[in-house]
Amino acid sequence: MVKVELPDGSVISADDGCTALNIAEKIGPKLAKAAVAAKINGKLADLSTPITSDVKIEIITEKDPLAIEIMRHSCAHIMAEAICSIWPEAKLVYGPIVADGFYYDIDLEKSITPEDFAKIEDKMAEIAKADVPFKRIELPRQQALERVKNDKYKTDNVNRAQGDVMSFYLHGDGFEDLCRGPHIPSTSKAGAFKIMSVAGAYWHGDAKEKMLQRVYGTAWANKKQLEDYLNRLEEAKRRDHRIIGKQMDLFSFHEEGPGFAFLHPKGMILWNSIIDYWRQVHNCYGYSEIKTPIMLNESLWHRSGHWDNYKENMYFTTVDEVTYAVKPMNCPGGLLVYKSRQHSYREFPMKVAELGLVHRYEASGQMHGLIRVRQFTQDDAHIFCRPDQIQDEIKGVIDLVFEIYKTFGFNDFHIELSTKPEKHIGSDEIWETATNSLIGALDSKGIKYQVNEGDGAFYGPKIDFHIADCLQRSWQLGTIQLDFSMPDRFGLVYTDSDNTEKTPVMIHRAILGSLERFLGILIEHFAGAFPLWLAPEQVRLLSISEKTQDYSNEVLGKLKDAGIRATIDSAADKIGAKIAKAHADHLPYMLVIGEKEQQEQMVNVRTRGAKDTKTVTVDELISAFKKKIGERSLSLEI
RNA sequence: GCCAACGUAGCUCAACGGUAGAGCUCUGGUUUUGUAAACCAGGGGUUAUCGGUUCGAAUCCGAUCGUUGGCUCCA
Repeated sequence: MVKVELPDGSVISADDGCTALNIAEKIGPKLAKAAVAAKINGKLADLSTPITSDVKIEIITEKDPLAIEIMRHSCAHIMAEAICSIWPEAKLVYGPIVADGFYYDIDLEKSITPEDFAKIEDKMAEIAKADVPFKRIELPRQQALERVKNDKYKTDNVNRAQGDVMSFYLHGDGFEDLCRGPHIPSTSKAGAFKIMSVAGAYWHGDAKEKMLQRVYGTAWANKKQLEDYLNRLEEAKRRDHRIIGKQMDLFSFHEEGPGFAFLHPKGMILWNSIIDYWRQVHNCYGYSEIKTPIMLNESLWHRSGHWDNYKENMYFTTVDEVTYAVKPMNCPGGLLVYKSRQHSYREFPMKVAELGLVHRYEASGQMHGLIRVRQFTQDDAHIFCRPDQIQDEIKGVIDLVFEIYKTFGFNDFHIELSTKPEKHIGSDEIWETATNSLIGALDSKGIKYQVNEGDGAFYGPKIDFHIADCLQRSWQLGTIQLDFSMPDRFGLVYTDSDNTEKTPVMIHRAILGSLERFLGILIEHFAGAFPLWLAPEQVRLLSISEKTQDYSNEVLGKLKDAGIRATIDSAADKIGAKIAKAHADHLPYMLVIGEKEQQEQMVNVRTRGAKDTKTVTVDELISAFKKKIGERSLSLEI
């Protein structure tokens, strides 16, 4: 007999060698039915795991968040079995879970296409219905290698796996797969699943290796949850900045310039509103602003190291036998400005900003709406300072990042620290000092961050600020990069208090990152329903009939004189149609104007998202609008 | 760049080897309207481009360009 301690602290005794499932059955038949896996001494395990000593046990049921992960993982196996039964020559590589689902990498000559999904799903349903148990067998490493010797992928997986014991899972018609587990007890517990997509993926994530087929699926505890998820995906697609950009006439792309955004008048209003705010807040933080050319002599880029590290991604042009590089970064130009005169330590920290237009040749498959483009504007700045000023300056930039993101209502971003990459300039000592400065600044502010080893820029480590788009893909916005190398390469100096010349430290930083990307993220963040200060069209006047056209125009004139972006819908539509159209265009405010309003010299205000309307005078409205715009309020309530 | 899919009117889509259509938008007209879409008519397409197969191609095949989803990359 063994003693089994349950989560509530109670202890039951059970037969030596009984399974976790037996324990669940002992506790109650309902629990046994809902059980998916078990936690034995805090470690996830199959329900079929035999209990041979005194343990603490916790039964994982369908309600536990861990259960869905196990179900998804098991779904990957069931999908693998389905694919192998349809195409027996398929070789399985690796099948983990991801957010909301799972995938399996498969080596198969035949291309799996979306037309095959139904066939795979049908087969999976068949396997699930058959209610076949997942059986675990454990083998020592050597025997495991022997078992998979004809399969180069599984052999590779064994070689990469840790530990001396390898486990295999068997289910269905002779199907087995090397896998750490745990799994659901039987295929019938797989939940509700759906094949979502198929894409190429390099083996080991290495572009030099073979391209495998990665089949993605999603799985949920039940049909309802699956449907909710699919609905959420549809909803998310409606937030897509590419779709909203078209609907709201903000920007466009053309074959004549792939990766080069064309901003339309309404897009420019957003752009300029962002920049106006940006300039104001940078001014408060003590930044000055410069502008440097977008094309500079190639030799400059040799000196900066960009040519060595990134020439494949740079644009070049030759005129009069002189080769110019279109700038991929603003820093070398900024360094020339620095060098144009002498500098004293008294000027430090010297914060020089530049809204710099840069071009980077991105491979065709990388482009994505405004978010990944070949031409973009960086809200760049370079801070020149003494080594002892580094931490304070980095902290200052972090403060600025938080302040700006807050203004736009971005709360859901995460922070990453990237360290020395293989391709780098500068000594190890310099890298260590620089990295520690960044860590020191983050820690002193109590900020949580993730470390990306080897992901830094070639000239220094960096802190990045990431945010997710409508499909939960994470993108970098802001970045803070410490650079001890570039000032040295360019021979930058300042005169210190002891009257000697020293090399300054340089901090590269961007807050919005790429203005194009920021605009894309901003559109998705608000789903096109912008706060008043950003809205390209702030208020639309809807006249009930032609009878009140003159009064409507008078109101329009007053709003425009007050600097409000107002338009008028004087079409021969009924008021309901005008309201519907204004809603579709995400108007913050609509003013309904009819004979009643004309008589009272008022306007009837409909606020986006509010049910009730309000009748106010135009002057009241204007002062309310001005207040909201001045405060950059995110709320429309007046 | 790699794997796969897609490209039809300004937008969203239909037609899937046999005369390119609808809704919205746009233009003209009727209606003069009271809070989420009145009615009638009209305009608008060398079906991304180029080549091939066929009596006949939006439809089948190939190439190119672009887009989408992943992979790789992202100074």
